[in-house]
Amino acid sequence: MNDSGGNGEKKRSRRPSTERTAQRDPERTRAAILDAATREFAENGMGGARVDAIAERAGTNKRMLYHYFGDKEQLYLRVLEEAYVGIRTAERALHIGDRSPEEGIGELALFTWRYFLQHPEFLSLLGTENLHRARWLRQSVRLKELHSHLIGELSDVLEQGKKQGVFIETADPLHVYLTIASLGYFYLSNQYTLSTIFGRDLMEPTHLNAWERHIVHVTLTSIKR
Amino acid sequence: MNDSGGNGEKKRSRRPSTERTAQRDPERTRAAILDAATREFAENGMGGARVDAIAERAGTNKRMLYHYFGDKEQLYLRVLEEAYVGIRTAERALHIGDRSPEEGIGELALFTWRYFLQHPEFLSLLGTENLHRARWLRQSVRLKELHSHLIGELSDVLEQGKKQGVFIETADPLHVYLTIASLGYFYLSNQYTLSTIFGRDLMEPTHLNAWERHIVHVTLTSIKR
DNA sequence: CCATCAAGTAACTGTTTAGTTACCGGATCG
DNA sequence: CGATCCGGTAACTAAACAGTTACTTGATGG
Repeated sequence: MNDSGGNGEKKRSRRPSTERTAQRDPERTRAAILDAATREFAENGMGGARVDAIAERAGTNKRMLYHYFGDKEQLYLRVLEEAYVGIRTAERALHIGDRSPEEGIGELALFTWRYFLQHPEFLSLLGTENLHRARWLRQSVRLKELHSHLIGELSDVLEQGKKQGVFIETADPLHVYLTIASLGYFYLSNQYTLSTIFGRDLMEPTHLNAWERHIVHVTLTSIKR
Repeated sequence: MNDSGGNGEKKRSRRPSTERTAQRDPERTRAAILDAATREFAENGMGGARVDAIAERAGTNKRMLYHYFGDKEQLYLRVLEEAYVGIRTAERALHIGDRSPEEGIGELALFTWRYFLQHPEFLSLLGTENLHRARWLRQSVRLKELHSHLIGELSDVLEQGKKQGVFIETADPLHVYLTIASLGYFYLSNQYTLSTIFGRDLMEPTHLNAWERHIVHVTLTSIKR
């Protein structure tokens, strides 16, 4: 393409000419690092994650990682923030207030379970962050307002249900959300020890479907009048 | 397994006074290492735990740690096994079949919640082990039979409740246990991120008591006819 | 009273790790 | 055309790490 004069191939590369990217794509490199870091941190935790491994998974090297993200801790925080933004964004798109209160809560329970199921790396990151007592999350300014919306919307749905007489008066929005999240989180994040000690594979489709129905059932019976 | 003086033992007070010699105490050193390791692994995970730190916390050094436990991984497995033995042993002492089915289940829920509350290191260890997909737990032979008893006893109580017409026919022992464990585990193990994003301290006594009542309420309403 | 054995100490070793530095090469603009 | 950014590479460094070895200390038994 751009031979700039056309005088032969100087192209004296020190490396054996592997099929190199040839094109510079800062955005893609950055995204690749973030994606690789998400997987590495999810699989190995903060202590176990290796910066070299992240660079290799991203198809780049450490220099770029430090260039874009500063250091290991800042990269980790970015990964965590992106993970939270991901679930809360998808959650908002549900608009649980558009249906009947009962359907709305059931919908939120289903969504949460399925999101957890499809994003095991999110659960892992939460586990890691809690092991460290939210050391990095606490430093994040971006995330506070992200969650007030959830509780607000949930609170509206519950109020409506109480007015209609289908929900008990003591139903609390935070408790409802924690119930839904608990049932999904524990089953999936602890699947390995549970499957081992109880001697059955919790990830078989039959069991997954049964647990999905169970979550909706438990959530609704706990607040229905 | 230190069977000092197996055959032909004189047994004539080989050690004059066992209590006096505080300098050397293999049993205590061993126990101190196990205790220190439990805390270190719970606080930092498998990847983040430092062998030097364990030795220092135990008031001894690495040489003794390797002498008694082989290596870091074997020590970790011992810690994990002891943690499981701890909760299952306490659980058995409950005898949930002695009360009415409803009281029995409520009792199990209360016990589990309070045990989790008093043993945060157990929750941490579970989290770490699951991060590694039960890599070490799978190798343990000791633990399989420890859990069949739990499900068996729970199954009996549920059957009795069904016969008496107080529980629904679809109530499943594993599901009931997972429900109880989920609600306790998630609240406590994720307390740091949850407290941060929702802006209230979940460990305040008021909130703890409310969640305790919530667990019992959810568990029982989900299986009551 | 010396040989032996076990509990315990501390310094050492080879490897791994986060983070840095020196350098390369192409695109862009004066 | 050539200076100069900027995306990118590879080799390096200082520290930290798991695991080992050489040694000390003290009790016991022949």
